[in-house]
Amino acid sequence: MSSARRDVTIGDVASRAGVSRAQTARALGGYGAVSEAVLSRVLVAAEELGYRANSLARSVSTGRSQSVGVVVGDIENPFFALSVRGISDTLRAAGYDVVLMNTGESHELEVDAVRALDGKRVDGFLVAPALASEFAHLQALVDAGRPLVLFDRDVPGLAAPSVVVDVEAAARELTDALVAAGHRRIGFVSTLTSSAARWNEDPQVAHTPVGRRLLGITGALRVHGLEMRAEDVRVGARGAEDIRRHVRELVTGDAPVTALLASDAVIAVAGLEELRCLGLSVPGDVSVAVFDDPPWAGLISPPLTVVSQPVLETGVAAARLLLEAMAGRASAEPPSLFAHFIHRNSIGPAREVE
Amino acid sequence: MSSARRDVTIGDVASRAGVSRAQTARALGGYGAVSEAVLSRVLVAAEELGYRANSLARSVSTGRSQSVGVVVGDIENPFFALSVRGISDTLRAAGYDVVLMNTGESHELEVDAVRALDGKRVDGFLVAPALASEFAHLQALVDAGRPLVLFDRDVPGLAAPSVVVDVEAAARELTDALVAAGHRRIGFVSTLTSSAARWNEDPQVAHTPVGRRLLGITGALRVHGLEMRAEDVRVGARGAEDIRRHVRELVTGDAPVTALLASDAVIAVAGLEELRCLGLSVPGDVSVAVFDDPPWAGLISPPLTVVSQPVLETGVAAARLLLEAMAGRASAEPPSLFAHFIHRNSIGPAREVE
DNA sequence: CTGAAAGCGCTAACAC
DNA sequence: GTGTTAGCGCTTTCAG
Repeated sequence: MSSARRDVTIGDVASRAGVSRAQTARALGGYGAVSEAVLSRVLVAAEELGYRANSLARSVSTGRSQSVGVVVGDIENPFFALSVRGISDTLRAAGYDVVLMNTGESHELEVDAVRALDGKRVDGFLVAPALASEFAHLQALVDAGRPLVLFDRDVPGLAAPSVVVDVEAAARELTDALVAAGHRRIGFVSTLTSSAARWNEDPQVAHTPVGRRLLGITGALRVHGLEMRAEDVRVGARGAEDIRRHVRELVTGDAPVTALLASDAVIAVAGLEELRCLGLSVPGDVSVAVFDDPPWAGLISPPLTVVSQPVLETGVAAARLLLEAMAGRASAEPPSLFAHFIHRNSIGPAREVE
Repeated sequence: MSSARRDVTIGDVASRAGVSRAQTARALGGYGAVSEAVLSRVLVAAEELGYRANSLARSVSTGRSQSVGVVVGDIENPFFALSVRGISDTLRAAGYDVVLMNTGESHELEVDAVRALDGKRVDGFLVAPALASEFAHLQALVDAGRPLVLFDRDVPGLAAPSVVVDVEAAARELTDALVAAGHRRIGFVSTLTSSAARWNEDPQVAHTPVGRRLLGITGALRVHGLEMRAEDVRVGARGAEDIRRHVRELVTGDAPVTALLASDAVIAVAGLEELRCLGLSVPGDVSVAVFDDPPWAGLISPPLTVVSQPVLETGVAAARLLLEAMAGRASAEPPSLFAHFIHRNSIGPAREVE
């Protein structure tokens, strides 16, 4: 019982309008059959009383909440921000609201988030899982028949559609360009702590976004008879400081890499800052490329060579897929989204290896 | 009535555990007094039945939803993305979820969003209003006693606390630097369509973020006996193309500006792109400064001179204030947040005026 | 078209 | 501690 005075209820409006509650509900809710006369009387009464519909009560009754839960690792990351924009706009147009959960890439928080959303009886879930290896919480959703669509990240073994960008071809192009420029040692840095930590021995790697990038890179390298060294793949960098440390180690070790690949824009920013602090020039001392094409990529010096991904489209596609699933329609296959390689100027000839 | 089989309810758990519904609810809800014996029996039964709490039903009963509505103009804008991160993290720590509404800076959508959130009975509202002039929807919230905190933007005449950054001092510093470098004609571009459109005659201007920026700038100019020309203030640019057009007009007219001020990072990116297309160098041909300090600002060429704002802090402060308001405590004054001027290298001597 | 009555799942008095 | 009994506000048969 709240301390404030009771809400104006449908019953209040009903008696004021001199109509039954059922009929009032129909008028206000816009369902069922209502005569013009009753409709206007109810509307007037509602207006006079300052009636505000309570969609919570409606949801308890109908079992649908007209809202979907969206869980992302980091809303601050431009990738997620833009995805969420696509998701939000698409969903709103279809009459759904978005309940946003930011997990900071913590699996525990993700589990909590899903539980909370489920408690709120969201009609569907859109999640970019932090881990590909632990997915009991998602499996539970699928088992319970709750609409679920993954995006940006896939979870092998989970029967839920996923919208991911096919980055392999672009990654190969990028790698080819690197090799052609004489690079033999390439470093890769990513924030994600996924099963990709064991990227070189885990068959599930293809299902993580990091894994897909690596697959494209290593595949292309192999064609040239080259391999990536395990110590040059840094997955699981947490926070700017950690990213910078990884970058520092990669470019200043005994056998430094001559090219640095950033898994996303956040990594790129921190990495470029570190290179600058180290007094290393791009692409003179080290070549750089990023798996994302933020709006400022072409503005920095040198303009960044990137693998550009259709980010907004990812969000839109995921939302559409979820809409289908919520409508009970057999979920169409996720659309094919492709990344593409954009050569700007952050890749140059490999520095001479001693 | 949904087609799916009925949810497992507290009643089901109760009978399975051989306890009353009330006691079961207490055990499951973690309130009231429950004996160890009953607690474990209930927990076991719940587990076996796969019980999932329904917070919607709880909310209908208690009148509180443990969620707050956040409405922003553009989640894709790094400013909002970062604010929302601060908001989300702060609120989650206090047990609240975030229902996010993205309005695309449309007043109509904002009104709808507020209505929808109110229908969902969110416990509080956090909004960055698109317009300072139309606020009936917000006034209604205040009148109804619903906790509301504005952020980034203020609404004169509305009795709701607002978290805005004090940008005036920093704007003055920036302007002084510009004047010292010989600039006499300064252009300003902003996305916002607020009452600031009449910035030079509207006394309410101080309450819009754009207005506050302009106030700092014009105030400092006046000290030097200078004024801003009305046609050099472009508020209301919509979308990248429009922003670029404004910039183009400003720098290529009969009496072109020699310095360009961008109201946020999004404007800056589009503006810099336009300058580049025009073949104009920064700061050689035109000086540039931005009212935000995105992580990449120091990375571009030349490093951007900015007025940096505590963005994350804005979100956190707004969330805290709302938490206070929701707790019924007399809302403490909004904390003072100050922007600061960071001189990097995008400001140079004014180009000779013909 | 309209209304009565029975839910939806949970909480909150109030006795025992 | 525990159970009984009313709600919370809205929807939904089912008659008429």
